[in-house]
Amino acid sequence: MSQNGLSALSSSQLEAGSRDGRSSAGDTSSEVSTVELLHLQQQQALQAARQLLLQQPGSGLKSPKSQDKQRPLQVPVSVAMMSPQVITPQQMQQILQQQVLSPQQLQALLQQQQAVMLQQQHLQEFYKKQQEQLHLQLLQQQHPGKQAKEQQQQQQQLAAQQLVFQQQLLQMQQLQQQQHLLNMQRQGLLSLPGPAPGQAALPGQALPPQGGLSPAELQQLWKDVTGGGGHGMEDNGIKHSNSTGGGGAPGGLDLSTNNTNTTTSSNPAAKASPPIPHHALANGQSPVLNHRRERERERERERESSLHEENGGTHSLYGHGVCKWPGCENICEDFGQFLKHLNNEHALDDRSTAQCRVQMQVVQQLEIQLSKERDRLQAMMAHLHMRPSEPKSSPKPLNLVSSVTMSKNLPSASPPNLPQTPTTPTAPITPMAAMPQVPSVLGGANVPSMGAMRRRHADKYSMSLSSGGDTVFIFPEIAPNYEFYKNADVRPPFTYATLIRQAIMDSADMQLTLNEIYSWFTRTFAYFRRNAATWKNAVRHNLSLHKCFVRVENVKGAVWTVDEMEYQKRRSQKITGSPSLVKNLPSSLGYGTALNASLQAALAETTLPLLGNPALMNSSTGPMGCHGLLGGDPSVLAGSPPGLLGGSPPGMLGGSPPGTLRGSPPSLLQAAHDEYNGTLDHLDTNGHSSPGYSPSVHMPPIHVKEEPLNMDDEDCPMSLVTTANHSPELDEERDLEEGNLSEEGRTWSD
DNA sequence: CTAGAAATAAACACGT
DNA sequence: AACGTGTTTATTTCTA
Repeated sequence: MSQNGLSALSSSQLEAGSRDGRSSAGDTSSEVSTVELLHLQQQQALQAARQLLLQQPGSGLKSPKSQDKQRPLQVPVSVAMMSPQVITPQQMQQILQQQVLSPQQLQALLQQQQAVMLQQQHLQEFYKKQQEQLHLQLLQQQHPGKQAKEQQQQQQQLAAQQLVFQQQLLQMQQLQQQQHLLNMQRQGLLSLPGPAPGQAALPGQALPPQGGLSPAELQQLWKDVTGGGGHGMEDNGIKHSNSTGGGGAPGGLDLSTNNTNTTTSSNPAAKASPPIPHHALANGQSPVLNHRRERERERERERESSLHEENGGTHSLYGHGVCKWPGCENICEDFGQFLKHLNNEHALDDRSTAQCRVQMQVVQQLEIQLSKERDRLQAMMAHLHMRPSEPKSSPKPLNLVSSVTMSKNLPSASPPNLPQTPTTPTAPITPMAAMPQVPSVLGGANVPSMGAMRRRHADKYSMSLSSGGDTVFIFPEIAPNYEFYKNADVRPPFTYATLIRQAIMDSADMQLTLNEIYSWFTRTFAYFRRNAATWKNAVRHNLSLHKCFVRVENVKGAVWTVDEMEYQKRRSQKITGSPSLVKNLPSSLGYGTALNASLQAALAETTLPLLGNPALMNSSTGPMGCHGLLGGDPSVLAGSPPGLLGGSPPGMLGGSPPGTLRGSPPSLLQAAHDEYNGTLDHLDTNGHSSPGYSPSVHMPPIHVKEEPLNMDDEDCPMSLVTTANHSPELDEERDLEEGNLSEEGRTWSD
């Protein structure tokens, strides 16, 4: 955009005078250098990656014979899969080109990864013990009634710490699960036992997402690969990624791929196997739950190990009678059939190779994320004086005992070490780290850079924001998504109008000043912590433009309110306007509340491990069967290439019409909900809102939460980068400040 | 191909 | 003069 902006500026400003231009122009110019640099970097990375792909067999079209020559028979696939996290595309390319990876190297990598896993397990155990200890202590203290309040306080603090830690662990668990999945995938592809090379990136190393392909890129890749040939899309992909700037990557990994696994594993057929406990755990959970989860995890682990062992009859690419090859899902009666299928359909050809490559990217991204989370955990533990961290050595050592005692003595004081909490240098990785992949569905949409348009499409998919800390949307249970947007630098898939309305509705008195609206945006979405000039202008623009926003003069100035009537009117227009949508409505409506309820439930359950990744949910996960209902549009949910980033192609970039429900994935949160809700209101959920069946309900959805805690900022160490750089926001709220770190300050607006 | 929606930019006007 | 608010207009991008 900056480009556009520049041009525009030059032309218009020349005559119009620069009076106004100052403010905006100033902002831009100040960041240009940095931004440009970043941009360049990103572009380079992306290009390299792209080249890589193009050069490879995958895109045989473009790569003539020379390529074929180079391509040794079996090598490509294996190499591609094994190549470690070589983070830089260049490196990757090297590897790919050389196609060399000595067995020793592989071995080393594998071992490394295993070590990591082990460590994680230890951590788990460690945590368990810690919990037990805590419990014990509590009991002890309870008996001697004389325990002073002081102790209680300490206990509380301790508990609080534990909670945090617990959450972190949960995250780790999730990551582990992801890793397991990845490993399985890798194994399948590699047909090699043992975990793959997970080079746990070191904290510092955490190459910004740039290293890997951006989600958009990945999606594109899948599209190209699965689709048989890249079409025009490629342009889009490129463009987007460029504009997005690798930074976009932060947004995330697109785990859509995992869907494949997850999906399959959680298939109905898979009942037998303990479904991975995906649930959003974002919130603190009871120890009980944790234990349960632990157990499940263990079982999962066992299952996996057994898989390894029996390698004979099993195949990582085969499960529950279905081929797990990304995007496949072909049903195979038996193993033999599967093998046949595998050999026929997924033989070593351009396509398969390309798919492998893509998978590799996905894995890479996940690993990066994992390492980030791990680092964060370590930092946290270090802070809490449970040193297991740094040295990956044995976790159990320091038990809580030490930690507990410590805390007892020094309640909140964290003396020696880092007084810094999570938000420390090391720890605070990217926001994405916290919960990346989410939006695969949104996919393209998320990537910051995606141009303006995308979000609106995403809108249709209606993501759920749900509530979290301050704002409580209609579906509190979907919190994960909310959390996601709050921490991840991902563009929310809602239109400005929707968001503004949500902001206002969220307020106690249904009215907000412009500044408060701004605050809500920054507080609620990491994405809006940067480029303030841009989105704030958009907000103002929307406020003025839409009749549904009414300005009310106030003593202290003016506040904005929502004319629900207008809002609904607009919505319904949109909806009615789109035949396709109307078509779909019936089905969804048919389910009425029930549907919503189930949706919610499904959502809650489906919220994947990945931190409630809507995308995942969307994909296949059973529960979401609803998708079908909602999205009548095949292109979106579509059966999309099963599980892959699946359906991504259409879903992500392709869009859907503005008011349509389309692929609306399961998630819905009020905003989303409203998005297409104009007419669906009655559908509404919680019973709260939607009073009656009249679409034009003036009543705003009910908020479950009455008071916003601003605190939440604390719990989310995100990175929001830019904030720091771009001054404007600083004053907004300290919220913003936390960010920094991570990503570069690039602006998506360029 | 067109219309409409949404996002962006930017020019202006006003008030503090 | 510098900002923050509000309004408008123009462009661009996309989809039905």
